[in-house]
Amino acid sequence: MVSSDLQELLHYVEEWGFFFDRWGLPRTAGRVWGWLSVCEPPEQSAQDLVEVLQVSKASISTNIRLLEGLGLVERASKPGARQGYYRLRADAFESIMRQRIGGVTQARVLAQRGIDLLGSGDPGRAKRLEATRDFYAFLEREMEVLLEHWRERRGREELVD
Amino acid sequence: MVSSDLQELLHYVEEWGFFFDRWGLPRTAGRVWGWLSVCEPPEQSAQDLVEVLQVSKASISTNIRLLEGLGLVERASKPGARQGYYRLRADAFESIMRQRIGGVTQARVLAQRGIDLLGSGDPGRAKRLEATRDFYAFLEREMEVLLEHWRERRGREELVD
DNA sequence: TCGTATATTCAGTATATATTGAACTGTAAG
DNA sequence: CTTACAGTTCAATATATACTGAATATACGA
Repeated sequence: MVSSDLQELLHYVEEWGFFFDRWGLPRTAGRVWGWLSVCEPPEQSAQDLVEVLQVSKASISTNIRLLEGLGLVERASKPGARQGYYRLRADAFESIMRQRIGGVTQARVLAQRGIDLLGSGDPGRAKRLEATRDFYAFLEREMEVLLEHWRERRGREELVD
Repeated sequence: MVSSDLQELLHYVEEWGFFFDRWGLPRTAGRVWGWLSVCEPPEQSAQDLVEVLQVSKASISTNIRLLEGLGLVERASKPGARQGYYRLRADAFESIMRQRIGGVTQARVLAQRGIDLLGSGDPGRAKRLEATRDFYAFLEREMEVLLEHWRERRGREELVD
């Protein structure tokens, strides 16, 4: 290892915390993601996370569950081991894409609801919302295609690994 | 207008507030965006926004500036009029795409920094971060393509309008 | 140049939410 | 069955940030 003592790693992990923060997710969720990205071994117990990240086990529990719900992290119970272990999911990025597509869908639906609300009485007034809906509909379709391309690519790479 | 009294509109506007909220942006910024999406005329003064949205002019000022910064809203000073007017930008969606691409770039850079930090001493350990970087690099490239397609599409539509 | 309307800034407050310690639940070993 | 530990839940706290009212700055018209 060239220059990655624990101090540096934790500082780096903190940056993932900030990144999640700007995304509207708890900072600690980002710290967990960050740590699980660099730790050795890749599987860590809740206790490990409590100790290295210096946060309460309550917060670890909550944020692990959040990350599980987002499809970014999974439980990996080692046979014979008392506690559970956690690690990044191999298909985490598909989940991230799905999250994003979901957000886009919500925006499209919201725009459509506005169009319906304005009704047909005042033609032209809904033009702005139609533009919004069209944009998100476009984005939604294209991101689905992107996700499919990513899946294909991952499939090819797995054969190589 | 079929069924869009002010009450219903404001409730709808509020939903944009929630939407922005989940995006990590101030709720009031979402309310302004929402109102500017449905109001008549499309240009509104800060005073208009204060009255209809029932928030302080300080908050309107702050959030208008935020939306300007994001490239979603623009000033439209009417000739001869004292106050400025605000409206949605026609190219707001390009800005939204740029924002998103920017976020993706940050993630890619952050992953790369982690790879550099781990160094070459422990081959295989950086595999997770490499996967992260590769995903975001993929997404970054593809979203640039998407943005270009959107621009082309908008260009064609403008000729029709 | 002065006066007035409009817009911004800022310190203080309110609000929302992430985090914590402690209590509780479930589970597996002894 | 009992004990010990992992994990969750919950009420209380800490923290961050959005919002407000008041003061200040800016620009425009008389």
